[in-house]
Amino acid sequence: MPIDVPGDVPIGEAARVSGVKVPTIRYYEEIGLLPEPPRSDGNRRLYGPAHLARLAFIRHSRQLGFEIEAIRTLLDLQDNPGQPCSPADSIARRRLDEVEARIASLIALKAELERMIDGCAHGSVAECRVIDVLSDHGKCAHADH
Amino acid sequence: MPIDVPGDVPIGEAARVSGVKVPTIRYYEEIGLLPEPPRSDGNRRLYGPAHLARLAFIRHSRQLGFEIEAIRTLLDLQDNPGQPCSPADSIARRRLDEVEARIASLIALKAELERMIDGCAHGSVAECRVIDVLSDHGKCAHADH
DNA sequence: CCTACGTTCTCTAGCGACTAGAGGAGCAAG
DNA sequence: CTTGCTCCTCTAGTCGCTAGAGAACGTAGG
Repeated sequence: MPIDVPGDVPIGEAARVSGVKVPTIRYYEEIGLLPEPPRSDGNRRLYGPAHLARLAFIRHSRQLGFEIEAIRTLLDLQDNPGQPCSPADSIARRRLDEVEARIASLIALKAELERMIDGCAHGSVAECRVIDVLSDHGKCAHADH
Repeated sequence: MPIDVPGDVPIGEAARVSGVKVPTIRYYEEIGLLPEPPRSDGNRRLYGPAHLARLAFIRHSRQLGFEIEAIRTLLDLQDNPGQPCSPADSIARRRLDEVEARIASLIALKAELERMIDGCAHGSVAECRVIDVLSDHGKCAHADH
């Protein structure tokens, strides 16, 4: 008995299994991230396992915040597995740096927002700490912003 | 002796003191966030202290990550100081929630990226942990992504 | 066979928040 | 009076999608 390998599926099904929306799949094809799949007699796209795997790769990469161009490079690497993986490595490392920087700045932001909100007496706008702090950056505990 | 209150300054100077780029200032005017300033004889924009204060408010709000529409509301509130400040409060609170959610998801992301990078043996793509994890979400320590 | 409905097709335009560049005019210093 | 900077308006581009129009296909029921 043959295992239930997914045969060729139409775009809606590809969207369902990959979690990528239909127009987004078409968009990925348009920008050359996903190769053009074969078409049915009625001109519908039919995705096989290889396409679905690639789509999953793209989706996962996007979830990790990699940019399209970075993903393009990563996919190229995946297609040529003999090459050294240092480019992949450095792309991931760069992304990690970004994420760390972003976390740090968001934590500072969070502190600033909390200070604003906690200081607010919930009266009129005239005494509102939120508006007050926004108008005068000097009232910030100078987060890096 | 008069204090050195900034007189009317051209857009370049406004950009310098506010830290908002020239085209961005014009953009804020275009979308009605910053009122149209008076013009010089030669049709140049001239910003007075009120404009500069508003610009600083906008810039600070953007740095804290508020959306343009939220800033529009905040500016309206600032213009009508008699109103209750609860709308400002809730805008800030919503932003805080977003920031907290974002921090949490970025921390999970960071862990995932670190795992990928640490696991990479720096050999060829064929054994690259980075590419490997990207192709198979199952290899993630299932962060919420 | 006809109809109804869901899916897919292509195409264009829009989102947010800018950013870049063209082509021209004003303005201050040498 | 020329040089070089700033400023003007305008259009178009960025990123990663998202929305919608209008038409064709495909399938299930009657």
